Amino acid sequence: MAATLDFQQMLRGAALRVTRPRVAVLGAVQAHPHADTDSIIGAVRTELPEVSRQAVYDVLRALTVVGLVRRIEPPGTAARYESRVGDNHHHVVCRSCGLIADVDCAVGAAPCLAASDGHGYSIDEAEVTYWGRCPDCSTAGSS
Amino acid sequence: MAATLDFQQMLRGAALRVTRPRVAVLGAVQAHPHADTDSIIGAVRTELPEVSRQAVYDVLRALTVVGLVRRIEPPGTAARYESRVGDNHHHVVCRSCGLIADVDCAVGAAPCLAASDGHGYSIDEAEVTYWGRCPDCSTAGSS
DNA sequence: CCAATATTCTTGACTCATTCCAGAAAGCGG
DNA sequence: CCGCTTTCTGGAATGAGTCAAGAATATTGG
Repeated sequence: MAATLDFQQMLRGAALRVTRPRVAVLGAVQAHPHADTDSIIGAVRTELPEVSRQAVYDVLRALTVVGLVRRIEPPGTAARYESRVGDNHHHVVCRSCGLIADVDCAVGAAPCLAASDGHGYSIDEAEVTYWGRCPDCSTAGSS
Repeated sequence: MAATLDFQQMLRGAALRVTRPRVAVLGAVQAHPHADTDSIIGAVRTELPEVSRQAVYDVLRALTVVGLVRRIEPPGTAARYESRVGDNHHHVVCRSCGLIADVDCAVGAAPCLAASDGHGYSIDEAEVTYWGRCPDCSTAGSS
C-alpha cells in the first residue's frame, strides 16, 4: 500500500506533472484493483469531489501510456484498471458476476508467448483471459 | 467454402429458422474472417441490399449463442466474428494496422487452460490474444 | 397446397462508455 | 514571483450496440 509521497515519486519518475487528480487516481486504482472507470471516479471523488469525468479518463490514459497502471478490457465489460504492472500476469473472469481475479503466468515465466505459428508476426505480448465461475457463483449455481 | 445449402443445414441443425438474412450473414462471416460488424453488414448487402443493421446484430448474436460463429473482441476494437469454431484457437493482433490472424493452441490440445492458481474459480475456457506487428507493418517500421 | 401461429425483420429512438473541444486553472523552470 | 506549458472543467458529440412496437415471413397442422 503506497502513500501519497510514493505516488508523487512514481509520477515524477514517469516525467508526469504531479497534480491532485493524478495522485488521487493512482491511489484509487491501487485501492480498488480491477475497478471500472465509474468506480474509480467515485473513489477519487471521496477525497476530491470536484474532479471531472474527463480528468479521470485523461489521467488513466496518461498513466496507462507510461505504464503506471494497466488497462484490462474483457469482452462484454467496460475498461478496468489495475496497478499491478511489470509482471505479465493474467485474469480469470467470472461469467456470472464478472468478478476478476489475478492469475500468474500458467507455465513459468512467459510461456504462452510462444505461439505455434505466428504467421510472420513479431509477437511481443500474450494476453490470457480465463473464463469460468467464481467460488460464490459456482456454489450458488445460478445463471 | 460452404454453399447456401450447407448454411441452411447448419441453421436447421441448430434449430434456427432458415431466413435469407441468416444465410447471407453466415456466408459473409465465412467469406470475411475477422470482419467487424459494419463490414459484415456491407458484405451482406451486396446480395441483400435491404437488410437492417439490427437484423445483422440479431443474427450474429443468435449464431454466436448456438455456436455457429464465434465473436472475438480484442481490446480497442469493435466486435469481430469468425466462422471457425469448435477448436479453441487464438488470435494475433497487429498493434499497428489491426490485422488479425489465427493461431493454433500454443502447447498441444488445451494447454493454457491450466492456470497456475485459479483462486477457486471453475475455469472452462482460456482465451489468448497475442499482440505484435504483422509482417507488413514490421517491414514498414511505422507507428 | 393453404391458413394459423410464433418467430424474425424493419424502423427509429435510445443508452452507455468514451472522446473531442475551448477556455480556465494549475504545475514547473527560471 | 512570472510566464509558459500542460492539465482540468464543462459541455457537446461520437460510435457501438440495444430496446421496443409493429410489419413481414418461416414453419406446422389441416
